[in-house]
Amino acid sequence: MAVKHNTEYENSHLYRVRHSAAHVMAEAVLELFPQGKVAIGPAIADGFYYDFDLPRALTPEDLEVIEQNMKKIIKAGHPFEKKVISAAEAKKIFADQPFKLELIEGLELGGTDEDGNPVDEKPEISLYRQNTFVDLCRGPHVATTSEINPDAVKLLNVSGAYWRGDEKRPMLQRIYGTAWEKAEELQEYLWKQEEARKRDHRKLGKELDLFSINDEVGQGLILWHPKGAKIRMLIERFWINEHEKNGYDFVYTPHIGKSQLWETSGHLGFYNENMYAPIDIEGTKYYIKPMNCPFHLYIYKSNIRSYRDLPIRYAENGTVYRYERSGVLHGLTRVRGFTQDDAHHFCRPDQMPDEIDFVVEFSINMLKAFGFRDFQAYLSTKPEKSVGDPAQWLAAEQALEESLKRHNLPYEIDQGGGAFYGPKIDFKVNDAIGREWQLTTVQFDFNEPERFDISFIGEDGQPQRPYMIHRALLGSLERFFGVLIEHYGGAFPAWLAPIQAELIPIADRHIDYANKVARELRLEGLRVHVDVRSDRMNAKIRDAQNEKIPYMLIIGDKEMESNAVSLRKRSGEDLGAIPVVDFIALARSEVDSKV
RNA sequence: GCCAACAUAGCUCAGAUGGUAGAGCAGGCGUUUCGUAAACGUCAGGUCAGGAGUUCGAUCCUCCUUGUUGGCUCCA
Repeated sequence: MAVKHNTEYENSHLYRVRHSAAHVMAEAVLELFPQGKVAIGPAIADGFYYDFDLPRALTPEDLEVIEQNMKKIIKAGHPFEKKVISAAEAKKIFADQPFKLELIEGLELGGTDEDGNPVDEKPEISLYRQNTFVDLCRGPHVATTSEINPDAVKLLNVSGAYWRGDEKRPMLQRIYGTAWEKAEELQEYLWKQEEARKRDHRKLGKELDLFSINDEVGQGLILWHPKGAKIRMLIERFWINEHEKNGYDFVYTPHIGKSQLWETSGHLGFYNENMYAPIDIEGTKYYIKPMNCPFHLYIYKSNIRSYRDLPIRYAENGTVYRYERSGVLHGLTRVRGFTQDDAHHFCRPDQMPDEIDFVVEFSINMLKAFGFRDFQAYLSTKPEKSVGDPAQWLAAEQALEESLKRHNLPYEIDQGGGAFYGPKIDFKVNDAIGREWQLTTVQFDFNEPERFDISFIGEDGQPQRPYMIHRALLGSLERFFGVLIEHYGGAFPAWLAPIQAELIPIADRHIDYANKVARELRLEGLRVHVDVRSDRMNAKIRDAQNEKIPYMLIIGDKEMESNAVSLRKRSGEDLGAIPVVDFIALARSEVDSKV
């Protein structure tokens, strides 16, 4: 698996610090386990890791000891010394380190580096030594361990990792750590982790009563509670409106299809390991759908299409089921049953560039509506093994790339990273605390039009093959919901909040008036709830605040007299008493502007 | 699926070298009717994830199963 490289980061001092910290950690681990075998230990996005084969499982207490050892080594200021040697020498030095021997052999052959990326020229073999630890390593490192700030290094956790990421190879223990230039940066990183924990959609999902996953129902299957379902409905409603405005036709398709369908589509061949076992119906096998496209293709095929009909855009929030290994399931973001906001475009080759532009723009507008401002695009091109005419591939790749350029989107190219059936663009969004999430995907398909033999009648009266594009903008409603929860930290903007206003009568004598106001607000299309409990106002405010309800309307004697409500926003802002009509105007404008 | 850790009331968590468990919040019932982040009292809630073993006795020890968490791998 090819790993993308970020050269700017790799040339930074921080990268060297982290890589060096990994070596120091390895030394500290070997101090504890002299017989331990070391694998690889690179710098990664926020820190570093090192993989070990050790006689026993590490405990959190071990991590503390290792961390203390590291600090001792760091403070001693050992220099990192590089030495270039021959493969034979290297093999002698690492005679009792089987993983290193394997790496050396790889280097000898000029095959792959430690990430598994192919290496063109035969690289030189170098060692780096600090104090007692010698590692086979390309470098670079800092000059001495004292360049690592002992107050800005922290070991985070231990986990299992396969040697070279291959599940058929031994399982090693991986220790993750983080390292920064300054202690404050470490604190900030840890704060951000803490913030991420607070925003965790699984935690908020429970606290805000949005969704649950039940053992008896099944892993990776989502139960949408009323409030979560309300938000989903609002998302879908908006989505449908936008699609309607943009020339999509809506379709609905079944959840299962005969095995023949999946033979034709090719899924039984190339997607089999993600599909569930078939159901036998009167001797015929049916499969639960892992994708919606074959059904959409048959809708296309149900009639003769003229070049004048194109482009055709079929949209469906289609629920699919895919087998995922139990260990990878995660809240809403990795599940076994999910609803894709799917669509398939069929267009003439000459329409293709415009169609791409259209999808790119539409995607961005959709994501922006949900408060995402920063995007990263990834363009994946033709892999070695692929179907379809290379000229078509090239045209599609160029159209994709040109569209990204036209829209001023920062993008990276993943050479050869496309599916075998076509190139694609993925969009990742950055959420409120800067994390990346993959949502949108736009994929060309040169495979299925062929397999289903779809066509349109051209100007010349001859059948031609249309281009087909799969796209999901939000990705799946489940994942998107999870990302949204984390993006907003559960404080949904008014247009998405399941309850927009909590009415808080101060005493029981205010309940009738509160109900009257509530009816008025509901007639205006606002989602409101009256807190009729006998708690004190303060308690009601606190609860509404914890529920992250955008508006709290306090109702007491003063408000009753003047047909008003006292508005408190969840930000804590107290706007005092305002006429009910003023609140309606304010709420509506905030809902409409989606803030 | 694999490695590791974890699983106690609706939620968040305590607990004992093995003698069948508690708190806060939530919930029920009373009392209170209050002006911008928690009124007071009272009651009810648990086969300590499920199963097997060791033991006079298991929620605690051992094994298995299921699930969760962090990773590996994969991806909407």
